[in-house]
Formats: sequence, structure tokens, C-alpha cells
Amino acid sequence: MNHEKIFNCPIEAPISLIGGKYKAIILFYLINQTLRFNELQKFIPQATPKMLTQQLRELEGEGLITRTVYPVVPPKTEYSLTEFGESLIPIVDALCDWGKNYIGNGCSGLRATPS
Amino acid sequence: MNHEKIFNCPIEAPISLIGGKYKAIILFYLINQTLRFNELQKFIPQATPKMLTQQLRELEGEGLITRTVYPVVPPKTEYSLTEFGESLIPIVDALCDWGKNYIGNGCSGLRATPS
DNA sequence: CCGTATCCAAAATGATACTG
DNA sequence: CAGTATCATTTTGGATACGG
Repeated sequence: MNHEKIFNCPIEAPISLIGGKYKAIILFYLINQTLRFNELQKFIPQATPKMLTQQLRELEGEGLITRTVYPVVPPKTEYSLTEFGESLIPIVDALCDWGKNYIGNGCSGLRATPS
Repeated sequence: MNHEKIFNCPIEAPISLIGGKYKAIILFYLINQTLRFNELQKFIPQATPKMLTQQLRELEGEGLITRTVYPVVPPKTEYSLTEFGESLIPIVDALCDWGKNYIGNGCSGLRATPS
């Protein structure tokens, strides 16, 4: 026996991964760019440090992002998408496309664009 | 002044609409088919009647689904997507596509397919 | 700079029983 | 059949202060 979750419907799987309050938003900002903790904080000011840390650790535990700590002073930590995390980009893009139509603006300039 | 929510990032808009625990799943099953309450219950057995009702009412309030009550005995209520609800299909499809790859199966037969 | 720790409030979900 | 009502519980989120 294993401990994998059983899903009745395939959309439950991605929802269980990125259903956290800020997880999809974090992934959005990490597309095509590596960010430090305080950069993420500026992009997502409504998340307290506690929440941001919590969601980042969960994403890391799920294998969707990497966390790289540089042993320097002052501390420096960088977050970026793993390949597995990148597999979710179509979902994030679909959310973003719909959102842009709905609220009539984009995140242009906030998120790095592909070359 | 209006009462629209302000979103910092466009993906927050769809998430606030379909972020409920069963909302995306409900939308999934309503794509291309009208379903009665007890049919939805069978597709989503993990949702209690209370939860299902609640999520359905919220989706209705958001304008994503319609609820049609037929004044017959025994009662008959049908749920289906509105046009606005259908605008979310690309998101649901993206979730589903990812989920199918991840868990290696589909919902074939459960959800009606387009002609 | 990058977090943790503690405590607390609020929101979401669940169990169970019941009704028109 | 299609829900409601009530109550309990769990989960989530936030405020604040502090530490390496």
C-alpha cells in the first residue's frame, strides 16, 4: 500500500497542490524568474511573512519550487521553479488570461517575459 | 465608489471565483451537461449535501451557473453553466489536462464530451 | 535579510438529524 | 428529491514580537 492521494476527478490533483491561498500567485511570479524572499513579499504584500514562508515551504515540499540559501551576511535566499513546477505553467497562464480579460489589466512588468 | 474587489495580480480574480473546495469540480462536471442535485452528489461523494448546496449557491450568486427548479413532486432541480461560467472552461481544461498526466487517468465517461 | 514563535480569531468544513 | 438546521471540529489566517 502506498500513501498517494486518491482523486475521483483529475482536477483535484492540481487543486490539492496549488490550492493554498497564495500558492498559485507565488508560482505566477516565479515563472521565468528567480526571486528572493523580500522580492516575493513586495509582489504579494497581503501575505504576512509567516504565510509566505508557510506556502513556500509547502511548495518546496511538493517539489514545485527550489529554495537556495546562500551562506552570506546578510542572508540571501532564492526561490525558483523546478521542472515539475514549470509543468503547471499552462494552468497559471489559463488563470492569468481569464483574469486579464476580467479585470482588464495585466501584470506586465512585474513578471519577466520569455525571450 | 464601487464594491469590486481589487486584485494585485490577475490570477487572483479566477481564484476568488472558483477557489472554493468543490467549485472547480462542480464546474468540471457541468461542462457540456446539465445535472440534477443528486447526480452531482454521486459525482462528488466527498461533498456533503450542505457543502454541495453552499458551493452551488455561491456559483449561482457569482453568475457562473443557473439553477432551475421544476415545481413537480418529487422535486427536480437542474444545474448548468451560464455563458459566463463557460468562459472558465479553459481553466478547468488546463487543470484537467495536468491532472490526467499526473494521475494517469481521465474522467472519460463521467463528463459528456462535445459532439 | 530571512525568517520563527506564540497566541488568537475567523472561516471553512464535517456529522448528524430532520423537512417539504 | 433536494435540500435545511444545528452543532462541533478542523483548518486557515492574522497580529505581534522576537532571533540568527
